Amino acid sequence: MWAVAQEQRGAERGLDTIAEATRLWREHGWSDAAAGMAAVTSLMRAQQLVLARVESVLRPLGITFARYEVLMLLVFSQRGTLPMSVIGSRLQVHPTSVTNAVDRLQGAGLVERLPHPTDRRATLVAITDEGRTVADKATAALNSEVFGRLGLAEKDLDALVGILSRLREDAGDFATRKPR
Amino acid sequence: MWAVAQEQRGAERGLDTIAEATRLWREHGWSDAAAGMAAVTSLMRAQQLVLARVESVLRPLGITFARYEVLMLLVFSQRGTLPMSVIGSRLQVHPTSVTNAVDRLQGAGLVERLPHPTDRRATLVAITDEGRTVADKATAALNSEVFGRLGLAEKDLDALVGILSRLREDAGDFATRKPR
DNA sequence: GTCCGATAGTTGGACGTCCAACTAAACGCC
DNA sequence: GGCGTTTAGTTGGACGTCCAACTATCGGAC
Repeated sequence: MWAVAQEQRGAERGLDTIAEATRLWREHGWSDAAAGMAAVTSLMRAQQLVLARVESVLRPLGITFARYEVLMLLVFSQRGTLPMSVIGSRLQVHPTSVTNAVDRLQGAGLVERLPHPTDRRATLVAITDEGRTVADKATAALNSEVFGRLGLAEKDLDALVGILSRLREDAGDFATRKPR
Repeated sequence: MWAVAQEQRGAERGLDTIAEATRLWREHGWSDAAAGMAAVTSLMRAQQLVLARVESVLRPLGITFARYEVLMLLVFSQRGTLPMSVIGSRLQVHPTSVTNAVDRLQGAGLVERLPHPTDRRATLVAITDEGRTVADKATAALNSEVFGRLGLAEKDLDALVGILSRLREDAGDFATRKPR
């Protein structure tokens, strides 16, 4: 990760650029929006840092976080099989992102594409034995090297999840199902 | 944004897929990592949602959030001028990302590239009058349409910034300066 | 039964991010 | 002074994301 490389080549603890930006926001009379600006900017930066850590753990396994999410969705499904569209709506990503991820997973032999038995428009994605193996290894690595070592107290983790849950709900996340 | 389009085409309030994943994590005996997994996943999803909102507000102005951040860094600098390397370290992004953003900003006439007066390796990025105008409009739009309307209480915003600050610090964020 | 709108997936293109590799210039050490 | 190391910035490629546009199929309304 880029920040780490900079950090490692010897640096003193620097300023928090987000705290600095917040101060400037208030100085310019945008106090009403300062907290929101700080929250959005923090979110962007934190996501970038965490994603980089996750990707570095997954890289040796030949997958990315996006593909890992697809694999876990399949692992947790009853038959190890899901339509592309369901994957997209669970992960809240564009259909093209699903196509992309499945293409690469299929190329690596971790999933297969099967025709949907009743809907000829749809495509079923099925996880392979090798896919399950990789998913297991990835989960073990992520649990021990990232999820279990975020540097936050359990209380902070829970608070973070709760706050982000409210934010996601307001922004229109939360799986949607077709009416009826 | 994709999720919004889905939401709007009529759906009932669905399940929180992250809460569901947390339950599965615990069932599989990974309770130690469950909270971290939930935090990381929430962070990814929330960032995606918020970024999409930000981008949709900035799109009419012809810039992206990455380019907006560069512009604001220049606006807040004394001379409206910064070396590429400083931009990269403030934003904690790879040098190629700075090159990319500056290329596009320059193409739009919002910044200029100037030779550094004393270091012939370096390049100064200077904001133009048009760049300042766009930055002002973008800030007004973001403040009123995103930062001021995140759907979170002030208390939650502050807590979020604090928690993410600790997370960033642990992950190696916070601007680094060369020793001495 | 037919037809038109909705849905499932794909392709091609834009964008931001990273990495690897490269050139040019500055720095430092002897 | 000279040479090796570090730093600044660029190019080319990989990846994930989105949008626009397209094909194929399903399904409901008439």
